[in-house]
Amino acid sequence: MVLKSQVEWALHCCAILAGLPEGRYLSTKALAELHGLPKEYLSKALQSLSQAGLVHSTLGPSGGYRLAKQPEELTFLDIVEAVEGTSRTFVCANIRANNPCRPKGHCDSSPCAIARIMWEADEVWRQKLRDVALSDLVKRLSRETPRALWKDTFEWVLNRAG
Amino acid sequence: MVLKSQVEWALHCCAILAGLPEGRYLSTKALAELHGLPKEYLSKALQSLSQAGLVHSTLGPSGGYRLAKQPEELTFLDIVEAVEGTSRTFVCANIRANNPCRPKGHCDSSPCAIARIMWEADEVWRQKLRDVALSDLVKRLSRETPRALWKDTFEWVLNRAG
DNA sequence: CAAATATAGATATCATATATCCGTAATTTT
DNA sequence: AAAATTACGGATATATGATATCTATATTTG
Repeated sequence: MVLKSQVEWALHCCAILAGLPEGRYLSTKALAELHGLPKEYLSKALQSLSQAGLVHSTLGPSGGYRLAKQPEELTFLDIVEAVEGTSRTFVCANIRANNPCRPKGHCDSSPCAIARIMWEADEVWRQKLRDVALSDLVKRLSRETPRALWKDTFEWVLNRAG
Repeated sequence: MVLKSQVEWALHCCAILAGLPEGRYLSTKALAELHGLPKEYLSKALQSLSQAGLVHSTLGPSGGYRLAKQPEELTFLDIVEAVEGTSRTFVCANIRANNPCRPKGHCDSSPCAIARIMWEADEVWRQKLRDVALSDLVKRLSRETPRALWKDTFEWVLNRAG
């Protein structure tokens, strides 16, 4: 059970978009070059973010993406779920229903304890991701990235932003 | 990102084995019939449990599996990891290294904030699973299962246990 | 009008999950 | 001693999803 690589891509892209000045857009092409990713496939991840309403897109030359909300309003979970989907990581096939000892026509009123426990673990995972805002990520990244590199990167970005 | 169905199978099987009297064994065949699962494939899950040291197996007619520890000593995480593996659900490809602004030969001293945050979420998920013992599961299952069905099931099991 | 862009759909490739089959060694039952 | 039953490992097959590319279309900029 491994998360799609698109999750990592989307998080990095959002961190970059968070540093983009109001009203400017960054293209898929620029984001792909910056992270060394396949442009066409990265595009799918960005479309997921767009459909989830996390980013706003615009067409034409000088088009691309910008955040649709403030970095404080965007959580890790928003981004992860936009790409990975919102369904739970544990799927209950309700195999207890196959028990040959069961009376015919017996119907379960609620999911069994196994599913509930697995879903609770799923929920703490989501809650942990919900507790981190994109703005928190940007702070941490700016702190751990060498000053010069951080500055050069956003210069590079600004040169390509429409 | 979905957990293998084997995870659910392994949890149900362990719950059954927890109700088995000291020194008795239950075969793959019986466990497969009880849960309506493909015998050969379920066997792979049970082998994973065996290799992880969670269950003990014995050969020959009247052979099969029993728990290798007390239900209080076995956690959800033990069982999940035996089947699903212990590696993290987020794999960091370190795409920041592809940044064209990077000075040549630059080497990262530690994983970036994105990986650390994702791994923290992974850890709370694991911790939640670690907090539930197999004995807790059995208690909850016995409480939510109709008395008669519970009784019939273990009668059925005892009839097939070696 | 020409170039650049996001978007959607179709397709191809690869890895993994799911599933089955077989042979072997060990053990119990007959 | 023979036969039946079992766990186990390896090989193989199939289905599903992740990864990746390509094309066509509509939109916007210059």
